[in-house]
Amino acid sequence: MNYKKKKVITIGVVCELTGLSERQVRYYEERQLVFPERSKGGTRKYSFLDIERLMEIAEKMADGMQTFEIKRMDKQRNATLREKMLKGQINAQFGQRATKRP
Amino acid sequence: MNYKKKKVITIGVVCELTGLSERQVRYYEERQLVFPERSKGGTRKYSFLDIERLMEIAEKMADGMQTFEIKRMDKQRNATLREKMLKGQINAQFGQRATKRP
DNA sequence: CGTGTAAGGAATTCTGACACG
DNA sequence: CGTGTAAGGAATTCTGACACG
Repeated sequence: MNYKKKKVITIGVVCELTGLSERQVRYYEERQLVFPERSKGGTRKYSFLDIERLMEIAEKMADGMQTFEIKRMDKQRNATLREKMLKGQINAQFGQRATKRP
Repeated sequence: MNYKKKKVITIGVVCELTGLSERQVRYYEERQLVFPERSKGGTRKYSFLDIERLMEIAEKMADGMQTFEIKRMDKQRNATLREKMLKGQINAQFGQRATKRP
């Protein structure tokens, strides 16, 4: 759908754009911080969103954060987002019913 | 700047997304219809915009158009665009001067 | 823990050419 | 003209391991 989310970029280009080494990029995958797709042959494919993600990670690593901490922060962030979306849905439901009972 | 214009995609992925063969994609480059960048090693890098362009080309080829005709149409289209932009600039100039002489 | 590196192999891409039509 | 293909080589990527700290 969106260009930003399409996994089409090889690791070499990712390294150029992020300034990270291949070793680092693969390690962050091992630590479950990024999730590239694979070609049939097995080469990794990243999206622009993954690249942004990796630059965030690089920044946090530079600040002395450890991979597991970054992952923990992510889980927390996602949980918060889910919560907000849930509340949004509930409000939407109430809104619909209200308008349907004039 | 823009994701759509960044040349980061290898020919293999381009072929998957467009349905074209490598031979076709390279040939359209030879005929000056697309202009990929190159890595230091010499591998071609395409943008999403290039991919859209290639899909347009594929459509025109399927309609029986020849490469030189496609290129000619492009020249014409660009010339028209340049003309419009020029007119736009002229209008902008007049607009500015008009507001500066009350 | 996070990263560099040498090792060997596999996947990917490149060019120039011959073929068909 | 537009495309397929086999050929040989080069660039790119992959994994698992050892090293350092």
